[in-house]
Amino acid sequence: MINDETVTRFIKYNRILSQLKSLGMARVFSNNLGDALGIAPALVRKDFSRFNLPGNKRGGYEIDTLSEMLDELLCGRNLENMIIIGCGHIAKALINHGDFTKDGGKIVAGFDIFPHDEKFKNIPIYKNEILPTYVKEHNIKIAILTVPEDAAAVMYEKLLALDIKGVLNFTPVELKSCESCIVNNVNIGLEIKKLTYMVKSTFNQ
Amino acid sequence: MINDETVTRFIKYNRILSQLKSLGMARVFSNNLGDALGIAPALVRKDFSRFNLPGNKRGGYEIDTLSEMLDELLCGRNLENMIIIGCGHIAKALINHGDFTKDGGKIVAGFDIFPHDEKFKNIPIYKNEILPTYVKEHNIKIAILTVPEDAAAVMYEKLLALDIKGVLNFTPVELKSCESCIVNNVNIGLEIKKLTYMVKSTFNQ
DNA sequence: TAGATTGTTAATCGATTAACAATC
DNA sequence: TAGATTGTTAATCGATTAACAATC
Repeated sequence: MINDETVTRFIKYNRILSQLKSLGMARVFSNNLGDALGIAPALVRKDFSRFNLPGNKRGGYEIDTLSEMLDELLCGRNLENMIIIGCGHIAKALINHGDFTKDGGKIVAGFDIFPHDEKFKNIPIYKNEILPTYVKEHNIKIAILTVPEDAAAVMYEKLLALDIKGVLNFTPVELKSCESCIVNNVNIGLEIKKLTYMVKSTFNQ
Repeated sequence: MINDETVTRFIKYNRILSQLKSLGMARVFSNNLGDALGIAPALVRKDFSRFNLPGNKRGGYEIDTLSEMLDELLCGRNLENMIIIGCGHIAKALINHGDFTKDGGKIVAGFDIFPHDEKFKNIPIYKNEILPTYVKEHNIKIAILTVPEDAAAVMYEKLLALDIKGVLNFTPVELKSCESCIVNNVNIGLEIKKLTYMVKSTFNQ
């Protein structure tokens, strides 16, 4: 099994490789990648050897093949269709800013208790009542949750009932993964508090 | 020194305590908090004993005093003034949704290369030219960075020059903390990719 | 060949957990 | 007193790093 930290590193390796490729580079060494990620070169080699990503004892790693193998390891580059629930500002930011979903998924529809518009940037926004039929008809497996705090738990239950397999949760409510569904909590309030603490404790007196 | 994971736990302890308090509870046991955070009760006790947060051998921890001591440990509840740079949808989400900054800070101004409005929800939006004077006059120490990807690095340099001490970075560019400034990277694209990987690798065949 | 880098084993490190005496 | 929970020490666990033989 592969843990969260390790997945994060592999995604970062792959992004660095894309950048190096676009600069015209062909090979890379473990210490280059270590520098880029701020980790020891030994960890890079350990990561790669764990999944038999091959290097050359003198010439390092070939970027093209490494990148292809990483893609495969990370379950390919084809974008998963996603829906977003609660069409406020965060939802609009995610829809508007294609970079966020670039290599992870594609937002194909939004849902809201009271949609202000029929579309936003060519993405249709439906009423919540449509959710069950839409999810079934389009075989949606992943939802982004950007509803207000008090709607979070109830909506999560609904998503579980619809057999949703993954939730990216932006509400401050900490949702727990279960047997049938993986939750990734992005708690922005927590990140702000964490930063203010770190700054105060580091720089105040 | 206290690491990121530990800070996160302490913030979560404190939030749980607030909720318990609002339910009228007076005392709590290490196993209650462990359950709430999904960790072993021993870790809760270890965390608390590390900072001499006192419990009672039979009656657990007194919520009021524990909460006060945690507040102090986390550098108080008074909100740090923050600015937000790049006033697109994410910025509006953060400004609009006071919950995000609730116990961490208060957004007092926004900046943009070309502000669409003078204000958003009572927060003034200034042109980027005003940034240096504003930061100095209002003694701003923390900035939230929500500019487009290609502006990220340059803006970070400017912030360092203005002696900003903390940056919450929402751009996909991974900024590195330095001697004079702590960066907290919130990479939403990475979180999406991570979730799709976890879902695919867990549930596909 | 000489030099540099991988792949891997062993050592280190730190965080979490188990266990239990102390004690309320 | 009997029972339950803390506070702390020792054990465990896993992740990272150091080191180095293999080899390109």
